Order: sequence, then structure tokens, then C-alpha cells
Amino acid sequence: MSNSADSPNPPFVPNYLLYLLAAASEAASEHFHAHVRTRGLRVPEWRVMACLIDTDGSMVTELARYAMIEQSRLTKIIIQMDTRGLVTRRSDPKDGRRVRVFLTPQGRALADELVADAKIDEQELLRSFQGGQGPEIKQTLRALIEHLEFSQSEPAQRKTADAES
Amino acid sequence: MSNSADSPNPPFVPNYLLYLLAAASEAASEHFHAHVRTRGLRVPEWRVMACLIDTDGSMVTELARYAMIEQSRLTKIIIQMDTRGLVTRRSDPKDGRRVRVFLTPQGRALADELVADAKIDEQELLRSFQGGQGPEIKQTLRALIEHLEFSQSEPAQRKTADAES
DNA sequence: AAGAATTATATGAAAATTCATGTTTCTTGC
DNA sequence: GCAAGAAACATGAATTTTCATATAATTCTT
Repeated sequence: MSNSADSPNPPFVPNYLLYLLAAASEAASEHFHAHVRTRGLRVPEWRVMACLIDTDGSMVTELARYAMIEQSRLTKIIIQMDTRGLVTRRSDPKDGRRVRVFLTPQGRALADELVADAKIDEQELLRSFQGGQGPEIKQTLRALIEHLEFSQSEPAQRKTADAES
Repeated sequence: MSNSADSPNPPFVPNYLLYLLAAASEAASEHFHAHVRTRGLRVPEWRVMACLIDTDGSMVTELARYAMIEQSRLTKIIIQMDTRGLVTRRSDPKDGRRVRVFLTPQGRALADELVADAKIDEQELLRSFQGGQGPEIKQTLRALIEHLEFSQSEPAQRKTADAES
């Protein structure tokens, strides 16, 4: 009486795919995210920096997709990061609606450092997870993501009990 | 010019384990979470309900761990759900500090429905992902989570470049 | 059995997020 | 070339979330 599986039949949550994904993501990220905060960044800010390492000068909307942050939220985050001198915003000369975001030298220095740290953290994680299904996991996740992105454009699939009387 | 991998060397983000985990979680959840909102719940509320289906009457702290929600936030969410008649709070007679949370009949009805929907959604997801590494994924994730929970108690492991001059 | 320490939850103020919508700048069709 | 529409960002108010800490109820110490 007070086990993790109190119910008669097998528990739902710990076997539910979406829970497993969220829990794995959280558990795997916890350590490095703590490190990120140590360096004075919140996680969404780190995400922006990491994305800019790949695609410096991308526009806000692109960045939002890439960093998985909703646009208006990202705008506010970027403004803060601009104020702190981590990034710069320049409107695109070809298209005045677009705002292109760049790392400042200071921002790049920090981002470079954190990306290096992230790579080390990832290596340790994967290495310590060897023996089990360590190596495959990235492949599996990539496949899942691709599959999901595909079946998003492809409708007439998952319908989720339409609850219409 | 304007590819997803604009940089010379391979991009960091799309190959980074923590990104893959977060992206997979998001992509996989998107569809069902939209359904949850349709039913008038926000995602954290749904998580609470799902957890209570497994462990009705658990205390706030347990629920917080189980649902991966920070305690003070969970308290507020639960109070709202109480107000809406989805759950009830009773202090534990054995230990007056503890608050035990129960689904109301109404809450349970909704939770049952959504859990059923979730199971269907999960089945469709896994089925459509067959052929690829469909079946293994849950096992892999469980292994990763266990591994991480273990190496949390076991320190002297991952160190993340201590940046102390 | 009193006081200290600990555990469980609640609370409040500051900050972040969401959601709907405003503004500005292109695009397109006619 | 101009009006209508679309695209890209910004903004503001309402709501959530966070973080530190308060409060309350146990357990531990000696």
C-alpha cells in the first residue's frame, strides 16, 4: 500500500509512450540543463544559442521552428538576449519584415563553450549507456521524428476517438 | 543558402541527443495534446489525471514526481482542478502534513475516457511506425530512463567541463 | 518530553508564457 | 500600379510558472 503501481492491472503512465519520451527527455537533460543555468542561461536561451551556432543569421520564424519555441515567446527571449549582448537583430535588407538574428562575439564565445560541453556530456551519456541500446537510440529517435513529420502532412491517419456523439 | 544545414560542418542541433529526445517527445505528443485541450484540459492537468488513474489518493509530493511537475506548481494546478470538480483533496489522517488527492467521479469519467483515447493514439502511433524500429522504442526509452535514474544516485560520473579556471 | 531538525504543502511576488491581435512590409491578381 | 491578401514580427493583457520562503505537522535527539 504505497507502491508505484497501486492499481490492480498494470499501471498506465510508466508504460505510455508519450510519458516515456517526456521522461527520457527530462532525465537526460537534467544534468546538462543545470550546467546551462550555472552559466547564466535559461534553457530556452541555450536552445537559441545552439541553433544560432548552426544557422547564424536566421530569421525569427526559422529560429522558432528550429528551437521549438513559439514565435511571440521567442521574440521576447531574443529581445532580452539582445539587451544582454548575446545576440544582435538586423532587419533583412531584402525583406524588411524579416528580422535576422546573429550571435555577438560574446554570445558566440559562450555558445561555443556550451556546445563543446554539450558534446562532452552527450558522449559520456552515450558511452555510459553502451552495452544496452546506446548507439541505436539516436537513429531510432531520428526515424520517429521523421515519421511523425511525414504523417503530419499526410492526414487521414491518426484520429483519436472523435467524441462526436 | 537557406538550407537547414547552412554551416560548413555537420550541424550540431539536429544530431544532438537531447534535441532528438525533446523533438521526438514534442512531435509524438502534439496530436494527442491537441485532443486533450479539446476536452478542456491543459497538458499538465491531463498528466495529473493520468497519474491519478494509476495511483489515486497519492500525496502531492508523490504526484509531483510521478507527473514530473514541480511541487508548488502542482499544488496550484490541483487547487484549480479541485475547484473545477475534477479532484478532491483530503489531508491524510495518519500524517496531517500530507494532502492526498483523489479523482472525483466526474474527474474519473473524463480521465477514463482520455486514457482510452491515449491508448488508441499510442497504438496507432506504434503501428504506423512498425517496419522501422517501432517495437523496440519503448524498451529503449525505459532502459535509458532507468540508466539515468541510476547514475543520478551514483555520482562521480558525468562532470560537464567544470569551467573553474 | 522539549527543542531541533525534517518533511509536506502553501503562498506571494517577480518573471515568463500564452493567445489574440496589431503593425509593417512584401506579393499577387487584375 | 493598386487594392487585397499574406507573411513576419511585435505587443499587451490575462494566466502560468518559478523561486524563495512561510506555515504546519512529524520525527529525532538527548
